[in-house]
Amino acid sequence: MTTIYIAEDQEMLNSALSAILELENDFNIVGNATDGKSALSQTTALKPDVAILDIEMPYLSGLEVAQQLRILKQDIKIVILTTFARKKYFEAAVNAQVDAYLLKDSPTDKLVETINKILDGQTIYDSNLVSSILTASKNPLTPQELKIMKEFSQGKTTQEIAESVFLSNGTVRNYISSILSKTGTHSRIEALNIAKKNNWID
Amino acid sequence: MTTIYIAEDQEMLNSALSAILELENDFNIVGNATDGKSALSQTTALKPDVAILDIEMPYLSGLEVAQQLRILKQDIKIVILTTFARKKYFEAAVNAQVDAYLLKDSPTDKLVETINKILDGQTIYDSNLVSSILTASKNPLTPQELKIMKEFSQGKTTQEIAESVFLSNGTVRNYISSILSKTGTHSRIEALNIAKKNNWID
DNA sequence: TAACTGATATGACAAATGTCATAAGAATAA
DNA sequence: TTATTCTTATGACATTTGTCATATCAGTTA
Repeated sequence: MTTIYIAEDQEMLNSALSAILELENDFNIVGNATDGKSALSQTTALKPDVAILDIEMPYLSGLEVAQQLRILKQDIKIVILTTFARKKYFEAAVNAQVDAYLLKDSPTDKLVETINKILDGQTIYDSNLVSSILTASKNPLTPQELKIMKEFSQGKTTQEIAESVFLSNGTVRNYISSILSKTGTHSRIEALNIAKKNNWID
Repeated sequence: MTTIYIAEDQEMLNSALSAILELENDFNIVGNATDGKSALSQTTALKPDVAILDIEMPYLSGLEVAQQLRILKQDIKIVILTTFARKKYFEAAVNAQVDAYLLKDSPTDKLVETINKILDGQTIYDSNLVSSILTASKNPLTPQELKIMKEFSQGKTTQEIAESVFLSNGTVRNYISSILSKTGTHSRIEALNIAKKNNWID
């Protein structure tokens, strides 16, 4: 019998998954949460064989929960289950040595199958995810430019950005000018729209 | 026996709901789709008793599907199932005379319960939704201001907006100035951030 | 009716934004 | 070693943006 813990903040999916996995003869749902903090404390207490973790949850993200569980060296298989095919998320998941990374854009059969495979020692990364990351138009912005973009995405003015990143006003304007040119735009808002569409920023 | 059709673009939830509702003795899932267009053509063909419609789907939104079904005067109970507690969506749903509006932030039990109630002739609006709409800080922008805001959210410049809405450049600037003052901000980006947080725009 | 709000407009002004040329040091790649 | 890229910076310039005062006209509300 395999014990499973589910952390998913969307109630509908959370309860639906619990019900479905319970139907499998060899699975037993031992608990579930809708936020990361409860998920972490309960998985450490209940020690299930498998934890299914959503990424975007209140208090602690599923990725942070996974990291903690690895730091605690708990013997647990981790499945990250998310809507987002974001490179950043995927990289963090790989670093946390999760056993599977699955998109919610897969049917439940796939989840069951995945759980069985990771119990077998395999590591499963959603193939749609991997290909979508590879085909994603890659970010042409330098780290510094990205940093500046995140600043102005909050609505900060050039001067505020300059102060917050310890650069001169002119340098910040140069970076922005470069961002605009790389995105083929002529204003911060347009640049932000492009960056969001391409998942360069949230 | 009640026949049910499910339209939900997130595969995981779609298949999970199908499986769960199938478990109920008196429910029979007769079809499901992950986009609005198939949902509309199949519900008109299969004539299920109940259609569960997600809002945000490719090609046609669940709300549009609901509208069409009402125009066609098909005898069908409609449940809108969505993540979003947006006033606009809710109003559109009420106008389309849907039988229930449920948030994905409710457990599956609630869905089953809701389906049974609407089959009984009741109309069910998620109580969390209704209260969240009532408490939502209401939009202080006039229709015209909102229109202008949508324009600049696309990154348009004052001049472009002026041309697209047939106003003078100065008038557009006045509107924007008024928007900034109402949102307590000093730049378009800040104003957009506030508006998004409060769901005044998408 | 009087007061208010909304839509529209102009003109003037200060501040912010975006563009360019130019430069220099550091790091990295060829 | 040379070429390229990244980070940082300045100065100058044109344009855009945001603010204010002011005004007219049409509705709506008190």
